[in-house]
This record gives sequence, structure tokens and C-alpha cells, in this order.
Amino acid sequence: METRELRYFVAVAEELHVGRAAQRLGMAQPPLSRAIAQLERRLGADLFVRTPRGVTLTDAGETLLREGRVALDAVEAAERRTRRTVEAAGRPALVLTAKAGASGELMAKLLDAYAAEPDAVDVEVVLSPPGHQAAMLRDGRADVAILHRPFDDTSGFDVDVLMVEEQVAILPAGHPLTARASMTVAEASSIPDLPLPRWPDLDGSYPEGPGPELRDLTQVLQLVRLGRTALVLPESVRANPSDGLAVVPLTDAARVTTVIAWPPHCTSTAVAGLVRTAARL
Amino acid sequence: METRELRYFVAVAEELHVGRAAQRLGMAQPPLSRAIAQLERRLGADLFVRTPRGVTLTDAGETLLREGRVALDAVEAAERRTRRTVEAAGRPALVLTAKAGASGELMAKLLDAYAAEPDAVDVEVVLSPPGHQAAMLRDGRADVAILHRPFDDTSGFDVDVLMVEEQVAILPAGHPLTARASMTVAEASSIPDLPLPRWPDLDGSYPEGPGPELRDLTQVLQLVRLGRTALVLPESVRANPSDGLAVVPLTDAARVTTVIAWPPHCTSTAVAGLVRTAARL
DNA sequence: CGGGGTCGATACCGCAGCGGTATCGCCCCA
DNA sequence: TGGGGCGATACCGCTGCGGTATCGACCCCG
Repeated sequence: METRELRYFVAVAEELHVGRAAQRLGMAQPPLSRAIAQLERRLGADLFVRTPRGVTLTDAGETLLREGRVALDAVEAAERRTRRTVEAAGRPALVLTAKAGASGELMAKLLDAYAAEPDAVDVEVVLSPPGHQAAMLRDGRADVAILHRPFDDTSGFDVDVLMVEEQVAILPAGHPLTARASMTVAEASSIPDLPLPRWPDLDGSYPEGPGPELRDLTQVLQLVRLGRTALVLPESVRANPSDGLAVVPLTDAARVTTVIAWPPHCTSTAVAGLVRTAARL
Repeated sequence: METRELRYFVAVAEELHVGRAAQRLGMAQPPLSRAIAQLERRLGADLFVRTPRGVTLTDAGETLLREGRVALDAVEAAERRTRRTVEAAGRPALVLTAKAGASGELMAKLLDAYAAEPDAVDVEVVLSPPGHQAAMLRDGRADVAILHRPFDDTSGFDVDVLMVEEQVAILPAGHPLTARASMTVAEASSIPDLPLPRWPDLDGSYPEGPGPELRDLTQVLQLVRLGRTALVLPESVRANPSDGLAVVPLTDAARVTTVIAWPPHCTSTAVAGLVRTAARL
């Protein structure tokens, strides 16, 4: 199977519409139809059921979509890392990615400590939307990532645990519930007039709901001060300016584990050095 | 990058000789030369240095070889698993792979217990040479594997620990050292006239040395009985017939962890069921 | 119940690019 | 200094990719 065929298939499988997929691929619809039919013939499997309003995935198609995305990421990673090997000749650099606005204090400590190492290399930090870190590791845009379990899926990567912490509720100072010594997640999620904010999905869109759309942590903390929303976050959020905010411990929230993750079988000495530094924090 | 280019590159990188690689690929040498040159141009990186006696890998080439193998495995896995999805329609089956001759007792218990589950599917067991299990998982020939740390590299897979055990030395009954209550790995490796057997490398060849070439556990145990070799193995080897054998605990050997491993992000309910059964053993 | 709109599939065509053969240029060694 | 082994280059034929035009199936709607 060629990556071209796989890219075509993934486009159609994501659009569920041959014409739109062709448009997205910058080609005409008929060659795409033919390529898909040829792929199905070669695999000996129907990948789509053709409907009058588009196409639908078969079981085999679902499998190929899931596995094919991984394969395409792997090919892209191979290409990207090869390019970087030559670009970086003599001046190696490391790309670290993390969720924007998370673990800021930890990251600062890590980068400081690593920079002090004798064999440290330049580290480029890429802050990206929640959920994108794993994809960046998989397709080679990043060499190391800071992830947070159970929110991020770390399967398929090598990891070291950096920190385990409880979650807390963040309320406007002076709110009646502030008097509570602790509360449950269910209570924090259903405070009258304080809907939890909505997090973006992987594609950047927001689910329906009453809460504000969360983009930037400082802005949302401001919303909390204004009494417009409440938050459930790892306790390290206290490192942010806390005037006007009240923190209430949660009794039943999942513990958040901050990990440093890197691609399996990684042989980069730079990655190893950064991970070693992180483990010593 | 197309998988065809990647296959060409890997062939040349493994042979370090364009002509031989072309032969292996079933094509003439000139198109292969050109394809490699074109790949280098597109990547903007020299992958090989041409020498009068063949070619050598550059740093970029090393990177692409390492990453490219993974990518090719991923593509092959996608293809193979898609084919299996349709073949197995209605009668799903699971392929489990393990080192030949290892963990026999555990495997028997696992397969029995799983077969008794209400939603069990057919399990095909593929016994393959040591070190091949991970590759079979990566390229889709198997869905689940039994691996042994620290011998096998489990990075890149999801795993559950099944068993942790000590290693022991196996000597011919009546050997003077049998009287010892325990010994070290160094001692077991240097017994006069009892060289440890040689294990095959990943490509099936054997390293140089005095010990016998190890192929089959029962045969090697027979060699121990005959006073021709000694062994260092996990203690579960005691499940084999032990007449004529003496077991001496080792004080400093690494603990062996038996794990069940499966590809990351696996959604197969059959795999999940087998793993759940294994965890309950 | 028929016409227009929206799909994917088919027919056909031109050309890029792949793989083939022949040959070159280079280096090492007898 | 010539011969052998290596990869690179030159050139050629044909496969197969992507393009346009068109078809056939289906659905909605008046």
C-alpha cells in the first residue's frame, strides 16, 4: 500500500464524501473514486458503503482509518526527523510541547535545570491546544511532550512521571460555597449561575453548553473573579495570581499525573538528557 | 514520501550496496540509484556517502532507517489488520505470539481460562524465535504478545504485568556446584567445561562462542543432563521434567517480568477480553 | 409522477514518471 | 596500466495517474 492511497483513503473517510475529499486533496473527484476502488480491490475488502448522500465506513474501513492514521503519522515523523537531522547538524535542538497554560511552574524549573546541564542543547517550547501533544510526538513535530493523565492518552510512548497532584475547585472569592472545607466534583459542576467552562475538542470546536469557551487560562481566571464561571483544575494552578479567587479542595476528583513523554525506541542523547533532568526535579 | 521510496531506501541501507539491494527488490540497479537520489533531493538531505566499494549511511540516513522501519511496519500493520477485519467477519480470531518454549505453564492457564469466558473467540498461538514478538505486534501479524522483560523491549506497547520471577541456574545433577545453596551469575557463566548456550540473534544467526546453539528448550535441558552445558533461566523452567537436573538459585540475576502486550490504542474487544482474563490469573 | 439537483462511477485522453538496457566515470588492485 | 567492480547517467517504452466529459442512481419537491 502506498502512502498516497492511504492519504486518499483517510481524506474520504474523514469527509465521508468523495467530492469534498477530492477538493481537500486538490484533485478532481473521478481519479479519487478510482483510486479508492483500486485500493478496495487490492485489499480485497470493501472500505465504504456508497449511499446516495455520500459514503459510510465499513468495519474494514474503520480499522484502516484507525491504523492508517498511525501509519501516516509514522511516515511523516520519519520524514520530518530526517530533515531535522540534517538541518540541525552541528547545532542540535529539541522541540518540547506542552498544553498552553498548564504546568508553567514545572516547565520553568525543568528548562532552567536543563539549561544548566553541561551537555544541554537548545530547547524550543511549542505550546499547543490541549490534546495536540500526542499527535505532535507521533508525527515528529516534537521530540518530547509534557502530558497530563488521565486527560491525555500516553499509550504508545515512553514516559516518566514528574508529579502527582489533586484537583481543586476555583471559585470567585466571597461565593457562599467558599466557606466549605471541601466539595465533590458533582457539586462543583452544578453550582447555580457558575457553569464550568467548555474545553475545545481536538478539532478546535467547542461542545454545546452554558459555560464560556475556554481559550486562555488567565482570561478564564478573570471570568472566575467576575463570578461568571467556576473551574476544576490541578492544584498547581495556585501558582497563578490568586486575588479574588477562592480554592476549595475536591474530595473525589481524579488525581492528575504530569508525565514527560517521548517516542518509543528514541536514541537521541538530547532527549535522554532532558528526561534525566526532569526525573531529578 | 511514498512507501515505495521508503522500501527502496531501507533495502539499500540494509545491504549498503545499491546493486545487491536492487537484486533483492527484483529490479535493475539504475532505477534504484535514481530513486534514492530523488529521495535525497526531495528530503534535502544526503542519506548515503558513496564509496568505491558501496555506500555508507550518513546521520540523516541512520535516522531515516530507524524511523522508516517503524513507519513501514505501521503501514504493513494497517494493511494486514484491514485484511483480517474482512476475512474474520463473523468469526473473529485473535493471534497471540510468544517465545517458543517460554512461559508454557502460564500460557496454558491463560488459554484455558480465556476459552472458558462467555465471549471468547478463537485464539491462534504463534510460537516464534526470541525477539520476534515485538516485530509481529508492530507489523500486524499478531494482536497480542507474551514478552519477558528485561530481555524484550516493551516500549511502544500497552502492557500488563503477569508474573515476576527470579532466575536460577540449571546444572547437571551431581555436579560439584550443586551443593551450593546459591551462586552469582558470574559464577554460573564461568563454570569449567559447562559453557552457557548461545542464543540466536534477531536474524537467526548465532554469536561466536564455545556453548551449544540454543534452539529448543527440551533439547538444551537434555544437553544439561549430559553435562555439556549449564543454563540461567527464570525459575518457572522448573515446570519441565527435572530428573537429572539440579537447580541453584542465583543471588544477583535480574528479575524476569512476564507481561502481556498489545498495540497502543487498540480497540479490539477480543484483545481486551484476553488481557482482562490474563490480569485475573 | 416527472424534472432538477446531488451524489459516485465510468469512459476516454494526455503525459509524468517508473523501470528497463546500454554505457559512462571512477577507484582500487594486480 | 588495464581489468573488474561500483554507482551515475542517458535514453526509451509503457504503465498508470490525473484531467474533462458524461453517465446512472437516488432524492426531494411541486
